[in-house]
Amino acid sequence: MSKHELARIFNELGLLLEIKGENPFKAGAYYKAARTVENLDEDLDDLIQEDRLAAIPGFGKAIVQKILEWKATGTIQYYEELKEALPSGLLDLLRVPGLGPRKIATLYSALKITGLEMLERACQENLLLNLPGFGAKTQAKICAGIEFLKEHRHSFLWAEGIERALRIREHLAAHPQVEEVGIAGDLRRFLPVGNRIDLVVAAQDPHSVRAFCSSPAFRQSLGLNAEGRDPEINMLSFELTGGLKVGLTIVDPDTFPTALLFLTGSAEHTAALQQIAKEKGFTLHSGALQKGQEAILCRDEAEIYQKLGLSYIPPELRENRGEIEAAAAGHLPQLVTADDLQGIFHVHTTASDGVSSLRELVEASIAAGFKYLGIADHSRSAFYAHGLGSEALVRQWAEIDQLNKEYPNFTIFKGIEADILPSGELDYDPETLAKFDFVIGSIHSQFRMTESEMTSRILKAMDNPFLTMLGHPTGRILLERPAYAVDLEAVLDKAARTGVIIEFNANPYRLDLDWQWCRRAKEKGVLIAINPDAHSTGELDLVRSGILFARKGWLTAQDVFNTKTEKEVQDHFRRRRKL
DNA sequence: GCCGTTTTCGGCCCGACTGTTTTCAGTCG
Repeated sequence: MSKHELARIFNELGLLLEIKGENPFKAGAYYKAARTVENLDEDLDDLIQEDRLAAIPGFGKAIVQKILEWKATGTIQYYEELKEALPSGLLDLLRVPGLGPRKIATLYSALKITGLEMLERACQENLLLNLPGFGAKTQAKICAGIEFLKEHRHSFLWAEGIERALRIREHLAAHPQVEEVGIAGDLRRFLPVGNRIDLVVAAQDPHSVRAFCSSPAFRQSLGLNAEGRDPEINMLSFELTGGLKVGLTIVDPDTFPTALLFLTGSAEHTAALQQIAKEKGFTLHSGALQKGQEAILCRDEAEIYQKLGLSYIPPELRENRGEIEAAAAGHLPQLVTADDLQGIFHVHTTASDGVSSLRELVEASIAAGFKYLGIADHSRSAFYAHGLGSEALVRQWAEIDQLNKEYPNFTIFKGIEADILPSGELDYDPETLAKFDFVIGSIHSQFRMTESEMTSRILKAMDNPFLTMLGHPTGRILLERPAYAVDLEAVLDKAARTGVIIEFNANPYRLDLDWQWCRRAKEKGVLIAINPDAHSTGELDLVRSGILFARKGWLTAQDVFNTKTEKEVQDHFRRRRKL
């Protein structure tokens, strides 16, 4: 019964209403309610208790009533009825790029298409060509979109996967025989997009735990189906509704460390470990580390590494990209931690499209122990996000000055997320840009330039002395939109030369710059800022989860801009402008 | 469905882009 669940329902309600052809603004009211619920700073229960729901902007009579109904019954009748009236597959169609509610309504009414498979067949038979509003290009785009979706059918974002995995772990841990449950695989290695949820369960009596996991009650409570099993390795395989694959491996507590190591992977990493084991006269497999016939019991993974002559390698580095050699030489990087962070950049307020006020964000940052906060609302070209015009800027700067006085031990930097226009210009004139402490430049339009055009556009922006940081450098939206074409080598080289900081955008849908490029940036001596791109106080915390993915890119505190002190940050801003 | 008023209806962030049209609908950010 989390607020995320309620937000999901409201969002789906909006979509269903649009597909049904209802007033789009009515749908919009539900989208807004979904966003509001998701970003609530206060506890929903408190708001209900104190009868304050109706005071929240966007919550009218109908929405309040539905929230109360959901709290009381776990569902919303209106939502259930709508779902009943429309085939569930229609919502899947929304994932196809270029398909929105109206086109889906046409596909449903004209061709009775209710799901991806039917849509694919209709495309193959050229049935879309003659529908109103459709044509050859639309059909081709839909085909390509379906292909992309099929390819990523079992893929999931880390944030989604970990939520599911934690729920399964909680269920397993409640079993009396279970001693330990480890989340392994792609999730433990912090891959931004995973393909399977792996859990390792240590139990004194694996047989009884396996029976428990096979029971309909266990599966139903977690939405698991399509069970398979491999008795050799005690592995059960499931598929979650929506296509996510889950593997549960149930082992004796003695073999838990080796099983966890192997199921964490990567396959390349464990294969390399096996090779080292062999060279040292051991054999290593998921059941044990052995010397001849004798099993060598290890308390934990660290002891396995130690027996192999290696320092402990954190899971996020286990990709066989040099980490084993580094561990053998004792040169593993001292990875950045959440404790190293001093402050946060790239935060939106209610002045543009955020939902928390400047004051709320400042107070939340102070409460979280940060020393500074870099505000960066959208620039004037971003109409859809209420980009700030000159008057709004003056107002915000005055408010920042006031808050800086009020909180003398905390610094609020005046910043902006300025659109990098197609020409490579930033979205304000130099006089305005000069008044900011820092400027993040981001691409929000014209994604489809050629690589050379896009690269020139970005390099030109980086030549602007007022540009401090490059925001979400590839524009990718994971599992939705690929990165735009850009020569990142050239961008990173330029960053190294000019001192432009490259953003690591910690939004779970972006995680952009990708970890592999983070490492490249580090090698070139480029500074990375781990930014939450927060639109609410709740999202400030994304900076901490972002750390986990930045670590995968081998980043240390020295590589991360927002581990610097307020004074060092000030100095960097000034130096950059004098270039 | 929400909201605010010169309150109980009429507007709701809005422009770019695409592909379909031949003046615009739908999607996207």
